[in-house]
Amino acid sequence: MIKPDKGAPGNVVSGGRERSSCPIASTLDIVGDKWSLVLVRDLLTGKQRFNQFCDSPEGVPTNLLAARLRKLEAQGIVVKQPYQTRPVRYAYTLTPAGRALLPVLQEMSRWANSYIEDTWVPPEPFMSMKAKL
Amino acid sequence: MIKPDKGAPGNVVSGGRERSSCPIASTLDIVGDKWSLVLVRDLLTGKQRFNQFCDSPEGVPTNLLAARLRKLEAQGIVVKQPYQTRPVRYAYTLTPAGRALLPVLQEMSRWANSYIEDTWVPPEPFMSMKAKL
DNA sequence: ATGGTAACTTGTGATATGCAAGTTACGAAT
DNA sequence: ATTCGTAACTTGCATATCACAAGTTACCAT
Repeated sequence: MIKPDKGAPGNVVSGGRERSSCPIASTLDIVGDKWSLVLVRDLLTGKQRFNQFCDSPEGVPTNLLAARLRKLEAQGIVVKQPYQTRPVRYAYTLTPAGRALLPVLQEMSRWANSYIEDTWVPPEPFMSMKAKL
Repeated sequence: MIKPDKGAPGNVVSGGRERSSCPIASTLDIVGDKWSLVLVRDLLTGKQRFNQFCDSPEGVPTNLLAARLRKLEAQGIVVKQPYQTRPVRYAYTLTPAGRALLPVLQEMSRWANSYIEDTWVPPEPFMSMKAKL
């Protein structure tokens, strides 16, 4: 028995509970929770390890952090690989699909800086950065 | 007693439960739930009335729809005004801050069309549209 | 009186989130 | 050999949010 091909390599997978095929609703079905895009932000700015994500000012609870990393990995947005053995420790990095979320985060930043008071202006490198796919 | 001015006109207000001043986290604190951006999408594409939002393919529950519209109004993203009396019926429209979310939705659409299979390509007018502020 | 429509509200169970504490596997220090 | 420290989690439990169905209100039309 051959499994049907679930999509081109590089594609992301939602788990079959999509609300519709609308690209906006579909994106939210994948990263539309309270923590996923905060983690993508951290990954885009160089963080790779569990404790580094914990240190971010938003203070994600560790159970949710573990759950989100697992989910993002299952969806093909993040990859987890060991950076040492004895004891095993893992580094998380973005896939091309994950890095491609950068423009979404840049537009959110622009919006927040225009309409929400006292939001930090991201460092210039972040705003001018282009995702390598 | 004079209420302190909570911000420049046109600014959005989050309710004081921000996780941080990061523009990304702050944006998510305001519209980072399962339904808000779907409603903004509908509003950007011309829908104005309660039942029109209900008709969208995602099928938002009516209690959540009412709650989200109330919250978006309180945050300054949506305005509610009666379009008739006897019986009173209301039309919802976006404020400038709400319309300014368009680029975020456009980038989400672009991302979904690239990385999620079988997502609808938005009508060209939506993708080339520029928000009037 | 009966039926229809728009815009909600209410009740209840399911799911997701938040907080604190505990666990595992190791290396290093005493 | 025991204790300490660290990274990366897991578990338990309380609270909050969500989903689904049904009911409500205020009208106009027949």
